[in-house]
Amino acid sequence: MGRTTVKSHEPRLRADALRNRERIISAAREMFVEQGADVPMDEVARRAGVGNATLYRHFPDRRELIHRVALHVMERITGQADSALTEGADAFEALRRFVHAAADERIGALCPLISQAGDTGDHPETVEAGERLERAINSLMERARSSGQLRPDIAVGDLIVAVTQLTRPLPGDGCAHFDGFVHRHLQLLLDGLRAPARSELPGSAATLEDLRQRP
Amino acid sequence: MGRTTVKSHEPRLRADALRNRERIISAAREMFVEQGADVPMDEVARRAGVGNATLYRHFPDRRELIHRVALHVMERITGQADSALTEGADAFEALRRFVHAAADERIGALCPLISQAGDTGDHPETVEAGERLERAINSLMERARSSGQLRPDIAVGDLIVAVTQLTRPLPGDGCAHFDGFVHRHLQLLLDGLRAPARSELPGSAATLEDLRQRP
Amino acid sequence: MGRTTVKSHEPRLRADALRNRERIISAAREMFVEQGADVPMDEVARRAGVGNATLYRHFPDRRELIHRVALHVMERITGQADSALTEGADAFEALRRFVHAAADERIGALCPLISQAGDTGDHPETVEAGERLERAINSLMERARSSGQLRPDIAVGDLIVAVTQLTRPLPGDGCAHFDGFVHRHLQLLLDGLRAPARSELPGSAATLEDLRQRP
Amino acid sequence: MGRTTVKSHEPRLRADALRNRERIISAAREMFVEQGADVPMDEVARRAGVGNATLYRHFPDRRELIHRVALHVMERITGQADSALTEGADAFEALRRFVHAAADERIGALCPLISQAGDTGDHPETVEAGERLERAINSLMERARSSGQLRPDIAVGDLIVAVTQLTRPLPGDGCAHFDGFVHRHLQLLLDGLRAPARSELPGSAATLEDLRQRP
DNA sequence: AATGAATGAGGGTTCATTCAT
DNA sequence: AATGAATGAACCCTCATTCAT
Repeated sequence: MGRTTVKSHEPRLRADALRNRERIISAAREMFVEQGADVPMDEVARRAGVGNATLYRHFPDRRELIHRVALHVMERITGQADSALTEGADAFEALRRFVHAAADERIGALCPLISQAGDTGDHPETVEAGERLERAINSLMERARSSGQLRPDIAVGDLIVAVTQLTRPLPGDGCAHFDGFVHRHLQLLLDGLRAPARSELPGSAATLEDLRQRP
Repeated sequence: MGRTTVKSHEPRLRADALRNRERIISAAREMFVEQGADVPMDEVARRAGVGNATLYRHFPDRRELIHRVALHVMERITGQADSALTEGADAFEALRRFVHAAADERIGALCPLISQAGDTGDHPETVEAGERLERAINSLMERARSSGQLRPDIAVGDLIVAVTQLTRPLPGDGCAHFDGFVHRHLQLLLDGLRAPARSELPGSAATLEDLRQRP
Repeated sequence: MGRTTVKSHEPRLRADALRNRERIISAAREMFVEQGADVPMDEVARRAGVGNATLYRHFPDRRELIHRVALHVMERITGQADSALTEGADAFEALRRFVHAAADERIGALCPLISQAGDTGDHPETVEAGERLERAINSLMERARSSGQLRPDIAVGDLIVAVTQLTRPLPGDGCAHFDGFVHRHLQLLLDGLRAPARSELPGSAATLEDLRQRP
Repeated sequence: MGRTTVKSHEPRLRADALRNRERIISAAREMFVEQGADVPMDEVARRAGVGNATLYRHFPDRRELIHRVALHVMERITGQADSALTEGADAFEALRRFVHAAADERIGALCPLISQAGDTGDHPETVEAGERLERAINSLMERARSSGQLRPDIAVGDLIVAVTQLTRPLPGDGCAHFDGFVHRHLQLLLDGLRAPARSELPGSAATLEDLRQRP
């Protein structure tokens, strides 16, 4: 119990193949964040230090690459949420830590995933990873909410989207030093999340599921 | 007397040409916000209902188009700031109104400008328009700050970037109903902006000028 | 006898229209020589100081413009040949003068005409002008030949093509100072034309008619 | 020992890639001569029997293609000059052979290079190849000059330009049978080059270097 | 008659993806 | 399994030509 079983029908990769795969995901994550999800595939390959065809062997097309990168990032962020939860700090402090950690984990890289829901967002693996992430964040939020530190009128979807938006890189390669601002803005957001709510919010709280819905 | 004076170096456009020009700017503004500054020019033309070459007649290249759209948006947002200021409401309420109005004016369309500063951001016209915008927002913020409603540790650049980020649509055409959330997030941000500050911000307050700096 | 009658079915042009027409031809002749026959039509119009549509009113398409420029040049060169003939100098000296004069009259502008024979070269007006030119040059050559100064194994076509080639501007805008060499090369050619022939020529003498033949 | 040494910074091309490269150069050489340096790149690719992107893989842009074709032609013509020199025939006869051979090697393809000197003519490789060519031709000319067969008032630049001009095909696809005349005109030129000079030349003798000079 | 504006087609170049080694 | 090479489709931009004023 506890560890999720992994479908084992995928032939075990040779050690070097596995290393290549990881390098590619890593390079892609950085480049998606820095330059957007439309970086030339050849550039990703070059940065990963492999031939372009190797990239395609691992990820048959760009959609698949985006998909895998998103899963990777979701898993890491879920991990961060779990850590924050178990480190037993003050409830809001845990939430705060998580938010900044999510930024550092490049939560912005989820963007293409979310936005191209129809393409990859429906994939069962994604749904599952999303649910795990949602549960983890929910626990964090719930604890903060019940301790009276988090305003009650927001839900997981709000947090994820707002944080994602605030941490998205600007298109183009400008504002490299812009990263410095991100944590300021996150902090402003966090201050806005504290109870008691200082205003009434328009609209209604959103779950991840809501985000995936087609209109 | 009676005739409107026109800067004489710009020969008056024919009525239809002017209409085309405006349509193009309008289409581009929407599309920059929706899809980023790298939308195919031909698509912009199609959406504006003109031939591609007409677009190029009005804006010799993409840089110029971005430039003009940004100027247009800056002017409109400056106008909104001025209105909010003169409508004499409560100081923070004025700021609040402005922020939501800026979202509706597609402040996100400034994004390509900011991010490609080196290309168009240095243009004197842009700098000037930026300064006007900055002054207008500054007045709004200053009033709110001195009335003790706005936390003192943020500057114009913070506001502009945070609002821009929060209002950017996700890439792709997903989440059409996502717009509904934007005003929620803005409101959260505004709550975070209120005095007294609920936490200390990392980094330091940014002016527009800071954003334009190359690292 | 003497003056060729001109077909008068073309409505007399208004004075300003005539001036425009002449300006256009003049501009086109220069630009064909300088930049080749594929200069942008709009540039020709600009250089002529008229709107582009005016150019098209006078010359419905590029072919027509080339055609008219060629006729104009042919006439002027025919004039030069006639002058050289009647100025009564030494026979070879007359030929020499003519060759250099033809260069100055931009005989190179005939190039597009010759090379696109199928398009405009068959036009009766062109044929006629070509024949007049040929007759004029022939007289010059004949005189030089019978005075024993010109080698007998060349014909009008040889001269025209060789001179045209030697005076053609290099494509692109390079070698502006290249014009300086042209008269050197023409002179070398002329020295090669003198009797007695210093070698036997391959191939056979060509008339203008031969040039117009399709293979 | 035994293995051919290769400049190691140019990774050896695969056999098929090398064949493609050569086909492209060959096609481009023909087409530059026939249609000028502004032939559509796609046409060059088609004639070479490769996809357009393959062309761009080998030659990143048109400038590079022109550059490489010019180098190729210069080398071949230099070879012809060397052969003519070593074949030990009569000095002027050697020059004569060389001139006709240069025509057959498409010396006209150098034209775009010369004319766009600023773009590619300054490249050290080009300069070097040009100097080798110049030296080779110079040897030929010097031998003919000192044997009293070549007039002394011309230099390498004169010869190259004059021959290039005379061998350029007319633009367009007209006058296919025109090639037949080229060797006539070259022969006329050669007769003009013989000593004793039959007239005084205007201007002054030009080296290749002069041709590269910007005004 | 003259003009500024509009347009579709075409050429240069890049890139995702497939193929051959 | 990994790679360099090849390819067609797409995009930016220009230009000849037509249209509306």
